[in-house]
Amino acid sequence: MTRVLVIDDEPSILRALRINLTARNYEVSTASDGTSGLAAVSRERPDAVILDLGLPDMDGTEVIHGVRGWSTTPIIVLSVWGAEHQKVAALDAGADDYVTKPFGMDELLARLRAAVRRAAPAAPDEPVVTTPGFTVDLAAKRVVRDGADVRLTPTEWQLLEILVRNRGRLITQKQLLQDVWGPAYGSESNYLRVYVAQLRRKLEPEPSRPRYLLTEPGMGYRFQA
Amino acid sequence: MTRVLVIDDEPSILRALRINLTARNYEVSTASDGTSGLAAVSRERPDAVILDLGLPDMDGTEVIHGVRGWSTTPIIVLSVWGAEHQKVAALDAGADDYVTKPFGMDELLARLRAAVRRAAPAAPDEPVVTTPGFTVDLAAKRVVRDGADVRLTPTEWQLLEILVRNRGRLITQKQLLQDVWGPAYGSESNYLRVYVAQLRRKLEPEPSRPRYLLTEPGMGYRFQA
DNA sequence: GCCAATCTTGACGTTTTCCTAACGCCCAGC
DNA sequence: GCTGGGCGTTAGGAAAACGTCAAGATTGGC
Repeated sequence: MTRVLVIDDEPSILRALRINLTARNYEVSTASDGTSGLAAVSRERPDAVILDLGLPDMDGTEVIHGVRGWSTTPIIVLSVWGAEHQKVAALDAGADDYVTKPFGMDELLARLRAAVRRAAPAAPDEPVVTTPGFTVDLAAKRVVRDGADVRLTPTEWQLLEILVRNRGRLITQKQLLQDVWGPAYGSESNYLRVYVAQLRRKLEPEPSRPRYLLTEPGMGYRFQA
Repeated sequence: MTRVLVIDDEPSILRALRINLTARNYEVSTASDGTSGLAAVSRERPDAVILDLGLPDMDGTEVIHGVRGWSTTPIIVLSVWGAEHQKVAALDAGADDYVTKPFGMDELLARLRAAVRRAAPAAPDEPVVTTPGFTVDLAAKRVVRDGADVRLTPTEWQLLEILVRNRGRLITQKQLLQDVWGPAYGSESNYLRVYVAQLRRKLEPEPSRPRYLLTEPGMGYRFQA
């Protein structure tokens, strides 16, 4: 299910969006100011963000920048009619699209679908990666080894997913930490050591001599297919 | 965040641009002459360059040529009013746009945004360099030789990356030392001898008679493709 | 409110990398 | 033929990074 975060300070809009989006089978969460909005993006990793530019605590473009610093989640901006400079600033900051208030729900939904669709092609190719030792199904979020499912915790899965999606490529420690734990992390490489070790224990034929989850000392990790 | 390098010898302009760009959430770095400007482009790989044509140490078009030899980063040129021939020469040399001093900050920002946007989709900067002996994949941070991965330490990789990104060009010892070890270094050429030797041992067919990692006695090193 | 699963955190032994010094070679200049 | 500077090569101890384990702290479901 597609998860959408709505950041808006007007309860009526929040309510209308929640009802309409839920009815169309989106999973909706909300925030009513920029600070909690940024926290929510970091915490929930929504598939899309709907952001009202007129927030009480900070400028909308600041929120966009805060998100764009580490994530490419599509952002659709709501702005009042006539605030052209604001719209331009928001798009420059990295927003994907905008809708002028008052807006038709159909238009918003269309733009939301488009934005999510545009962001999707991250997974067009090979949603299943196979090695001699195990198989990773990215779409189904499943790992099979010796015919049996391997049970992974959420954090283990996120880590594995990033490495597998970038198979062959070296991913730096900082990037892994930010993608899995959020933008506030970047130097806690001990987390990585613990979770990589757990993945190796569950996936590698010889966990102490890894064949697929390789360490590049001082730089990061690499998934070798 | 978009990273912009400003090359200008007038402190007041440098200051004004830094303030305005930083406020718009660009990441700004500066250089005050052509030599250090070229070094900074190589080192920082900015997303755009703002270049004043009137530099103390070299002609602006030389700087453009120096950059265009290996990079397609957008370059916006600042020139005084009336210097038409200079502007033409700069555009011929590969500049993307120009702004005449004195300039309005809004205009410069607009042109900067346009240049960055234009560059964005069409800049898959050949991340893989091949020689008869081995292959360097800059994006994946990977070196393959005879079908097998070559293992490089972080320092070895940094050194190789700089030389490969500037392939064909002579890089001075001082620049290599500063780029890899930091600005406090510049005369420790023995470091370079040790690490270049290690790279040659891992990459060259005949390490004692290098074909790709060439020494320029008294000057520096060069990667020959 | 309790329990199980998961996530953090710290400690310790091992591996890898980095820095540094020493030595030999080559070549130019005297 | 001696001398000195720049370069290549090697090796070993110091420092940093890594793997591993296990004990708290948190979280979420019942």
